[in-house]
Amino acid sequence: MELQEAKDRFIHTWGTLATQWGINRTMSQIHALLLLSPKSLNADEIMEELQISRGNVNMNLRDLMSWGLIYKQLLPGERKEYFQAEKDIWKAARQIGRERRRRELSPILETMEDIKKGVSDNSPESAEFLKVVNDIYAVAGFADNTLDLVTKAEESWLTSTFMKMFK
Amino acid sequence: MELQEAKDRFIHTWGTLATQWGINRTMSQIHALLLLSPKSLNADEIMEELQISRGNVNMNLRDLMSWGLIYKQLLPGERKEYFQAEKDIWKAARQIGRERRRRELSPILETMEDIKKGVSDNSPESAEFLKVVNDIYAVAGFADNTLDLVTKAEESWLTSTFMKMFK
DNA sequence: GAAAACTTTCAGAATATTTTGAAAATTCAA
DNA sequence: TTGAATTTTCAAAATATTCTGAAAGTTTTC
Repeated sequence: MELQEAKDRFIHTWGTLATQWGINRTMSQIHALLLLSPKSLNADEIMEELQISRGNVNMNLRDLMSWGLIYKQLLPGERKEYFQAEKDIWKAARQIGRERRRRELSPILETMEDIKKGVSDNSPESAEFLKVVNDIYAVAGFADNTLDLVTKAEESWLTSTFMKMFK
Repeated sequence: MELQEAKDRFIHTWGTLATQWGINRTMSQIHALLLLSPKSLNADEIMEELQISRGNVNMNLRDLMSWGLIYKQLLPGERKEYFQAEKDIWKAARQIGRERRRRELSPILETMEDIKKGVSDNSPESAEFLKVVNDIYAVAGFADNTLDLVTKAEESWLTSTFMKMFK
């Protein structure tokens, strides 16, 4: 397998896997491309490489920045904006954890709290319903705490101390 | 807020949140409905309650079963199949962890291994590429191990030991 | 301040996913 | 068996998401 072929396969696979995670294919392909690129790339280069439109590139670059997975870089003497991926994969993973926590877990916690507040009567039916709501609140809270812990930890800690603890 | 209103809100919200997780809205609404229902329900009752077609109900019930989140129940003297949700939310959460591990992390691990094997030459460019692939492999492996650990643990362990450890 | 270089926006087109509903398949009681 | 009850399938329709490309907006240069 040629190196270029392997890279293409990586980018392609990354895009396919991402859709399963509820992440847009193009976004993850751009991410993969930038991960593999030694130098930062501008919009035209990404358009050319992945054969996609300017608007699409722009939108997804913005999205990737909001996830904290890529950075804009202004090269001296260049008008165009260049982009580079966070190359420390552990850092990137922690960033994803942080964002998913904010975007997916926080809303669950908030909604469950709201619903709990709203149900005031204490019939048996309400009690039963509140049990489900409370349980989900507890599970989401656990996941939230765990992710928080892990996203705050350093790679070294994650790979050594943490894993040994549970061996 | 009436109890029924709260329940409806729960089901509706659950459906909306699910789409962010890359999970189909109807699937999670059926799940929510069954979670809240004291008795098991058949396809007709679900159709009626959520105002959706028979085919849709059937498909999503099958999906939920493949996730191990609901069970089919055959009531004596009844022709129709009845469905009930796993009511132990911690068990359900562990089940989701187990499935996501299998469906989302395993493919990443396999693909990265494949790609590693495929790149045989040892040019500097290949080395650089392999570093990215290896790093991703390591992160995915860490996530895989952690999820494995957590999904095998009991609720009591999760809520007590685990959290205290990191306070 | 005008023009060139570049980025952003967004309506419509293309694509992908979900849903429907009716037909086919299956199950079960008699 | 037969046929009524029920479940499953799947092509077409509905809906939702993503992508395009050209126009509008912004920034920089001269």
